[in-house]
Amino acid sequence: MSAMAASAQTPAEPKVGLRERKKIKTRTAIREATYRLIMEQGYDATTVEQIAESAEVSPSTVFRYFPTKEDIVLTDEFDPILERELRSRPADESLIDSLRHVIDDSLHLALESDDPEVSRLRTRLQVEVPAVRSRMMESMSVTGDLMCRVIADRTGRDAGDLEVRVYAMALVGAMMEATMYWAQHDHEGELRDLVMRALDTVQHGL
Amino acid sequence: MSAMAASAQTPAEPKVGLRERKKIKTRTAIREATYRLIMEQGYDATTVEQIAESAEVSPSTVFRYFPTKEDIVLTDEFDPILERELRSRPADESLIDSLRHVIDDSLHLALESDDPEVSRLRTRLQVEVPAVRSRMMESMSVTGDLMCRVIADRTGRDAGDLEVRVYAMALVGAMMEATMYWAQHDHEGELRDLVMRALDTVQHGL
DNA sequence: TAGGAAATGAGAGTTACTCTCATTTCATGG
DNA sequence: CCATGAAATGAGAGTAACTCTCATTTCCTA
Repeated sequence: MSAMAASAQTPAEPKVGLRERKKIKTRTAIREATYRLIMEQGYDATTVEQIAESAEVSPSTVFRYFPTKEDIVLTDEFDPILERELRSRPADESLIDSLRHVIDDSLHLALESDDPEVSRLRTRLQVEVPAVRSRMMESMSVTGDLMCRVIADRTGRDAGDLEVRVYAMALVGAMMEATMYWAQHDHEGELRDLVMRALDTVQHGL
Repeated sequence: MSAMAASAQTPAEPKVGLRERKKIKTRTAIREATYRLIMEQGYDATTVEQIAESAEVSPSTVFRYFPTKEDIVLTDEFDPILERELRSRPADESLIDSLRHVIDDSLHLALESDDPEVSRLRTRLQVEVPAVRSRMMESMSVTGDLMCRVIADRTGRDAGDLEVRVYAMALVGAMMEATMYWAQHDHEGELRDLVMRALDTVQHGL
């Protein structure tokens, strides 16, 4: 989930032809160009045209790889990891405990898979740039859906139940708030600890 | 909070000169034109130019009144009501109980202040149109800030505390989920009841 | 190595939004 | 009641993020 400053690395190997390798290269080239330009000039001042030029592709191609400019910064692939890890936990464990374990085990995957500076840039943009923030919140609802499915499978409830959705939203929202808090406080301390505190709050209230 | 399909009526009386009255008129003219066109053609097919023409103003004026197209649909003034009502509750009441009372007392204000069809259209757009949804989520964080301030005043904690923010986000998110659930289920039943169930979930978990 | 599919590039078009400047419309003090 | 200033509007040009289409290149595979 992008809400967690997750990795921006590219998916995995469907078929390792030249074609696929090139696509991955292009993808990361675009992303790296974007990060570089944004660090130099800021988000708004960086146009897709510049990104394209710097990544040595055409603007058309940029939009083929990423539906929107915000997505270049935000797209992450932590959701599948999250889902896999959650499902690998014992089914009788409470979801929130599972989450704690997964965060404990896998958060570093998300954070370390690319330059730490990039993680920090991304979380900062999530806080500072409205367009990025709203896109992130969009993606929050995707992660929320994921969470709903996990809950549904575990409890036998319907994934569309209001209660299920509210609970999922609370969990995902908590993780997102922890991430934003981290960014707002100059990334001091461990994100993991903040997430734990956030989850505690969901569980026990204030 | 727009998350609750709140009223789209215009603020209040700063100075009732001709000028102010005209401004209010223009504002609602734009909004009504927008609703009309969207009902006829859908959101995406409706351009700001059409809205301007239909409201008999220039496109420039539309943007003077609303920063973005989504805002024409979303802007609401329930936040101040919410804050006022929350603060009028006894300070030793738990926030969630206060919220229950306020919803009970004031939700109808938000829903009935305009054509019920408009309320329904608005909530539907929040679910269906990505741009509107993300704008709504943006406004969710504004309402969240409001909630943080209320919590801070009541408990003496800092409004920026992670725990406070997480809790506020859970409450606001719960109300929003209730609203979306309502829209997704063709506005059957009472929104109020859904909100109550959502708040219960925040309080007691699943 | 030829044929087909996938990826790319080029370019035109749409639309939301911004800025500037001239014009109109209202408020108000003399 | 009108003149002066301020606020609101309109007109128009400009930007940039997308979208679509079509021709071309690049790779895969039989």
